[in-house]
Amino acid sequence: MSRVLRNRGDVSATTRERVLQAAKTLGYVPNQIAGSLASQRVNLVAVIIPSLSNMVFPEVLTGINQAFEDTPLQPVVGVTDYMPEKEEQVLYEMLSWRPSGVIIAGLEHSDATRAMLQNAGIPVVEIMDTDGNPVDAMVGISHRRAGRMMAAAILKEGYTRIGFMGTKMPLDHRARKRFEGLTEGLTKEGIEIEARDFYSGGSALAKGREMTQSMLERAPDLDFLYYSNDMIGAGGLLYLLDQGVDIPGQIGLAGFNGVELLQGLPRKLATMDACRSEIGAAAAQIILERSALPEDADPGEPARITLTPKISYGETLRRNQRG
Amino acid sequence: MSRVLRNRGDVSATTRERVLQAAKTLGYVPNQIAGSLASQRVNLVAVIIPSLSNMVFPEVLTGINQAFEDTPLQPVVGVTDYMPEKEEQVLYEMLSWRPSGVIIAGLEHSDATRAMLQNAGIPVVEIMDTDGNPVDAMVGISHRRAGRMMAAAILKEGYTRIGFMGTKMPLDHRARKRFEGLTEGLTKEGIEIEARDFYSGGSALAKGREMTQSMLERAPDLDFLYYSNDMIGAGGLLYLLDQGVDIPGQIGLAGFNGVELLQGLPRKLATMDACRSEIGAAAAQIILERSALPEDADPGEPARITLTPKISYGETLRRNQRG
DNA sequence: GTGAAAGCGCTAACAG
DNA sequence: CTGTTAGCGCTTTCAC
Repeated sequence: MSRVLRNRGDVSATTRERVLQAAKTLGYVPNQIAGSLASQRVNLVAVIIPSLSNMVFPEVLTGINQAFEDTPLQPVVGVTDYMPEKEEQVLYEMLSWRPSGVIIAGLEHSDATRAMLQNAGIPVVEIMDTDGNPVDAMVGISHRRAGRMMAAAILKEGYTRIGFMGTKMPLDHRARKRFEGLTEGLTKEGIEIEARDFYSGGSALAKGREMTQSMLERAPDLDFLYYSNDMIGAGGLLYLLDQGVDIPGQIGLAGFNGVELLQGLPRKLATMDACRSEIGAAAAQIILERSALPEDADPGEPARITLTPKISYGETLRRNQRG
Repeated sequence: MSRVLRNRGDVSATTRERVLQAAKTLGYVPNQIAGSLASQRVNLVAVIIPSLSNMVFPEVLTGINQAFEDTPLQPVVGVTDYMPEKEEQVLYEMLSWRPSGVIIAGLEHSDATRAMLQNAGIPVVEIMDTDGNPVDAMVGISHRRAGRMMAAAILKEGYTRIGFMGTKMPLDHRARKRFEGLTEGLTKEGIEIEARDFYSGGSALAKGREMTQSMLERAPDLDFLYYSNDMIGAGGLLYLLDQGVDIPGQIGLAGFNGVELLQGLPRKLATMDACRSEIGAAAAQIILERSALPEDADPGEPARITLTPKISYGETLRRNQRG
């Protein structure tokens, strides 16, 4: 009897014991499919991210996992490879399981995707980015602002001839926004980026080396290099140290993400923390709260959480004073 | 009419058109829960791994994802944090969705877990490791053999005073087996490991630095350091280069995994490829083939695939001849 | 407190 | 080719 297994409703101790015993000896595992169909409730949460090969997303997943620990909810992950059509398809498939909520990376989606999110009738949290209009709830950082903050810090330290390196990914909107923010912040002070370079594929660390070398050959006067992620930044750092360049005196460096890796580099790379696991945890929390609400309750204003990334100066961005 | 949407059975073009039109205008998304309950078939594959914060597992997932691309099957990931009880619980929850198959890391499971796997009546592939008895199919490498191979290579290059560093994780059976294999391979030639050290938590790169330093303070005569993963190996390498140590002349180094990162280090660390995405792809393939079989067909002998990791000598293991 | 019965939204099998 | 119908294994509700 199902009342026992879900220990719900009025059941006498004797009956419970008897049923539990039978269940164990039979090796009974309840069928959630039938259960969910009958109860019109599914304890699954769709999580849609662009990639797994960038440590950023696994870290977000870890935050989500932790928040769902000891709750009935369970994340189900879909990967889009930064492709809008794939995002659409993955979302469609996930929605056909009628999940309790959706956590999806980014604010840029195809019309069809937005329509599905809007009509699904379940809580939707768009994560990582807050520069744009969410369908429902939102948790992230402003990448544009992150770029501007970095621009300000760079200028404040007295660097003026700035180069940028990043991934060649028109669909990585967050990287694009950071670049735009940087440009904006520099332009405001009358400074233009002097060189830029984009890569695709390969080992990020190795690419960082190569790109740094070729950029400095083209533009030897640069005094600051901003990398769109810490991995290529680390590559650049290792290359420059090999070359005996004075860092941060002659050239300053900064990356983005605050990956744990940086702690072990010969010199600590300046970076900004993207608040990855916090974002995951907060998004999960929103779904949790929303799905605890009674079916017909007014969910109120959807949550819009903007976290503020902090600059970590490390040892590659302080030209003026050390420390 | 469901025949149209699954484009199955005999339907005239006119009817199909009519139904498709209606579906689109209504924004209809089929309910897989009802569908799966009725058809007794679920296109989900449970994938159970210990962790997401070690790039190894996301890479296996990528292999699985790719193999399932353009098939009806979809992986659902569960994370155990290397805890047997959690593995048991995650598996139980996944089985209650009646997946088409299970891909699970490792061969060591609690009795309850093994029982569930055995009784589930679906294909089970145990991955990553082949030193042990699988419940059903198996794809991986022999970590014990990997350890022995590394021992042989180290001795062949003339190193004799060997130190080992790894994670303090009694439940990481694969790391343990590599260590055992190494010890075994050395002992056979009358060599004992002279120092060993285990860490837990923190940035692997930084830990590699610290452990290397403290080990060499304790045992300055060591001429080879074997690291249980590439990340701490990279940390050790960076530390030793800082110290001006002659590598691989004075001290040789090797890690394990073949992570892409290594390409960008100042000197290429010797390592062994754990065949991560191949393992994922092969495991997915096995599930795919098995679930294409008719319900009552004899599946035959379960697949047992042992991949052979290759040593990559890099630039830190050739004492005798370079290249 | 307990048993019985009516669906949940599909699929599969069958009758037209 | 097309319409109809009986379940799939649960949850929920309603009698007892």
